[in-house]
Amino acid sequence: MSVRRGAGRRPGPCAGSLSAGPSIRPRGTQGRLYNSAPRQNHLSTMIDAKLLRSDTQAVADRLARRGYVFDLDAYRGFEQRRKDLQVRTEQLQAERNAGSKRIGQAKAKGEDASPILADMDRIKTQLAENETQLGALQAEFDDFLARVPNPPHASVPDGKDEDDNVELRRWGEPKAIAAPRDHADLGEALGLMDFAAAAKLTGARFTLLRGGLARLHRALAQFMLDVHTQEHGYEELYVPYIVNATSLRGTGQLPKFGEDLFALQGEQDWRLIPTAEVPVTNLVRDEILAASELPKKWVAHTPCFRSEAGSAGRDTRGMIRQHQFEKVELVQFVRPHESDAALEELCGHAETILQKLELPYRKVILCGGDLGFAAARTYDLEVWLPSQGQYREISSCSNFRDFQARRIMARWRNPATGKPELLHTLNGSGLAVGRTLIAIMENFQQADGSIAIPNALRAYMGGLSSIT
RNA sequence: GGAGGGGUGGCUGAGUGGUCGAAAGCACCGGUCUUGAAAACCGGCGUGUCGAGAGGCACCCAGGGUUCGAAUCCCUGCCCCUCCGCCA
Repeated sequence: MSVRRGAGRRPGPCAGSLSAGPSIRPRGTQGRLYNSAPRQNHLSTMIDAKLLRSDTQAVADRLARRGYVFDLDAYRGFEQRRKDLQVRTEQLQAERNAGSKRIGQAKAKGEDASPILADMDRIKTQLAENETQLGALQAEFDDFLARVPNPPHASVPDGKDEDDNVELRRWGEPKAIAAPRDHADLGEALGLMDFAAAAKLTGARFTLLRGGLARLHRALAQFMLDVHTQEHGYEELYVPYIVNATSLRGTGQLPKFGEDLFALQGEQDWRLIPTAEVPVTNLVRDEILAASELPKKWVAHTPCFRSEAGSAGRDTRGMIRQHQFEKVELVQFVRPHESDAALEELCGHAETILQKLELPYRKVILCGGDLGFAAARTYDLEVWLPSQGQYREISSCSNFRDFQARRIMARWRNPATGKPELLHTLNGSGLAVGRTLIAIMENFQQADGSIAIPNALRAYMGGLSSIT
């Protein structure tokens, strides 16, 4: 079995948007899950249980495309046992309810209710036993289902890992730079990027920026926000950077990827956000949006905190992989039939930033095997880094279809049916700010070690044309 | 941090042990009336799940408990509000 997930797969600045792990059921719901009231189980199952029941083999076939072996026998066994137990339990509940009603009526008339009470005793015992069994079975079943990833979209290419991703196109021509220096080298030489200082203050994987680079970093975030709000129609959000466990479970960071998160000490089970996806997506948790509000397009600029637990030794130089970085995140909630188009649009919004900044990049579609747990389809945008002579991930844009929405019960009222129906969710980085800074430094480096400022950014830099 | 008050359907808001999935009003949908609209009147109107259907089951912040039976009683947690204190 190879369940590959975003956060585990590539803990880059954008991978959080792909992450969503299998979930154990929420704490404290044991024994009450035989029914399906939304508040009681919506944080466990992500796969469409109905579709799975009606078209088991087809779902299994689709899952195989991402390298996930769906255990048909185990599934069918669970279904059979669950159904039997549930029917019996509900029959007993019906008996109990009817009996209780008769007792009430008898007492109201002043009759003797003791014959009925004796019978109730039997029912009560049997029912308790059935409920316990059903609760345990449901818990096991939910855990099984929660580990099933999102079936890939039909357009996703076959493949088992990163090497099988398909490049869709390239934009921009990498400049010929003789003996390109990397951003750490450039930044330190300018005296504006200080890893030693950050290490003194905190430790490894932090960066301190000064003067022009600190300003450029700020300018980038402002620029991205302005483009997305003014040209792409997103509403800007300011959100908490600390979230509770329920929110993290909603987007799938918990319980599977808990070690990638920084937890706060104290009485509350609070963590620092690994991506704005967590607060923004959870905003719609348990909500029913009006059709007139759709599509919902939100952009948020936040710091992101990641422990990078599984990445020891990877990208240790420079500020490619940090415990703290900033990101401008795009999130959309859309009507189901609009989500395919929305992914193209959202990815285009991220591309616009790269184009305006004149940064050469390529667009890649992830193959089935490289897809994050919750994603049905993902495009990665990779920016050219001259010092590495290769393209590196700077944005990851995914369509989750109804997978995340089911987990957080994000719905809309469909006027055609009058009923609440699941939304489709999408998100993507637009862009990772730290990596954009790096890309600008490396692509715009001058022979004398200074950094030219891309035209689009100069207004945000007080007219400055270069950092020296 | 101290004291008190609350969490019920899209909204307001009744309901303190039984026939309550839950009064009433508003909103919304359909109809009658009207040249049209409004008003008025009639009807409908939560979610999930199982079932071919009839209908069953579950859900009144969450979890646990008492009871033949819990929106209602008890315990725990979370959240909100008011006053005092502190504070950017």
